[in-house]
Amino acid sequence: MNRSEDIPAPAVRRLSLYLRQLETLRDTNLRTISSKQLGQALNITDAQVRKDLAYFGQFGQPGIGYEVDALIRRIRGILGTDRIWNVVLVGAGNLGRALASYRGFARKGFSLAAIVDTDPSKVGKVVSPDVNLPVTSFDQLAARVHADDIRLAVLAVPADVAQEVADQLIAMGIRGILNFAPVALQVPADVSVASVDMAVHLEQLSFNVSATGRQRPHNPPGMPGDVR
Amino acid sequence: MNRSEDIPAPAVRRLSLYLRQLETLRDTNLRTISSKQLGQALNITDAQVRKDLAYFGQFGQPGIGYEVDALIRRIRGILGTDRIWNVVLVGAGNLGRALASYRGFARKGFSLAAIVDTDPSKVGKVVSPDVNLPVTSFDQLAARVHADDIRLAVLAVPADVAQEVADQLIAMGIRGILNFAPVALQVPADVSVASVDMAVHLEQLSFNVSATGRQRPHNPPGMPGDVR
DNA sequence: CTATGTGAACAGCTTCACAGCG
DNA sequence: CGCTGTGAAGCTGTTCACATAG
Repeated sequence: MNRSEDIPAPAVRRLSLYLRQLETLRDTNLRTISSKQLGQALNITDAQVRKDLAYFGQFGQPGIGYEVDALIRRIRGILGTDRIWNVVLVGAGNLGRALASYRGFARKGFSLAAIVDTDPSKVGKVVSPDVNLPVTSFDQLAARVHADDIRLAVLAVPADVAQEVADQLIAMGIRGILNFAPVALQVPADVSVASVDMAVHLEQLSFNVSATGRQRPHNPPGMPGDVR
Repeated sequence: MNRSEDIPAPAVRRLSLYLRQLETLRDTNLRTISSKQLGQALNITDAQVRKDLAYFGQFGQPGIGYEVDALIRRIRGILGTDRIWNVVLVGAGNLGRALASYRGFARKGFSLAAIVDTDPSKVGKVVSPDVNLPVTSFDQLAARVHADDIRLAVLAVPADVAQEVADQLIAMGIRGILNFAPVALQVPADVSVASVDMAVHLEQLSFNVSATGRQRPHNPPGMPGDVR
């Protein structure tokens, strides 16, 4: 059928947004939604929404729109989150602990299967009150990765060790890394990386506000604005 | 000279990455760097690097490359981080507290000027050991925003109140929002939003790994891989 | 001879506009 | 009719390739 290679990356990103929106919408009365409605909630054109969904076959009803529940199931299937992904959290510092208590993990099809840290004083302890999962030592991780089929890692370690840790994770069999360290990871072609760097995001805002601004705070409108 | 409106958004994003890389590089011996070297560290072509920089004038030396220190200053100037931006952190929950202790704030030209939360039991307390800044009540924020010229906000509040809080921030004069809540914020055209949603990122990885995979963990190469 | 800056070619993504279906 | 699905057009961003500078 459809090989995922020829799906535009921006389209995949938007699928996640559609899904998030639909999940919110479902909790209301809505049974069906049009591309126009869905687009408006996300500042995306209706044509874009239809194109994105059409990459994966046709499941809208002309004259009606899309059935919300069915569309949710479909997008989950496309993204691969119709099954549970075991995830390892690497690094139990400030950020790591906050990420551990993120409630969206479970709700979205991800299961926090292990928390590891190299600091021996943390090993064995429960670092987040919300998660009754003790910190494991890094050495014991390889076994867990195989035993629990863990393919995704969230990397919340200091920048200066991020590449080294990533290399080890990949050697263990990790296939996707959500990187919170402010470095550009070098990984083989068969490993995916997504990066979150607060400084990078703040700099985008700084640039945009500088461009839009140059007038007293909160005055006339200026330009597109939304960064993503 | 150059109006920032006609600079591609992806180029601006890459400027942040160049800057990050250059700042790391400077701590080594490097005095000068070529577009090729800089690109290789970030998996970007040399032509792309030159195009991006050329949007803002010419400051490379043919045959030599770019002077690292000068380029750093130049990019900071472009991004607007050659001055200090006061930032308010809204929401002192798990994530908010972790973000508060983020050491990159100061290093990158941002200053955490206030931490606010609506929970009265948190007001007045120092929630992060690294930051001696007590939590302020939301009511007192408007005054602070004006007094300290705070234009940027980091939003770390629950999803169901994110839009409402964003509206209030904008009314106070906030011009850029780094949104950690899993919702699509609706903002006027003269306000910028950057969003970070861990679920969205994990879903991208899930999609990529599903596509690349379909073989036992850690085997042959497949496709591009890097998501950003 | 190395590396920049840049028009021109190319590729990829988005929008348009409309045929066709319920 | 309303709304989808989709070729075709349009636009934006990337890569090429080369003239030019040191």
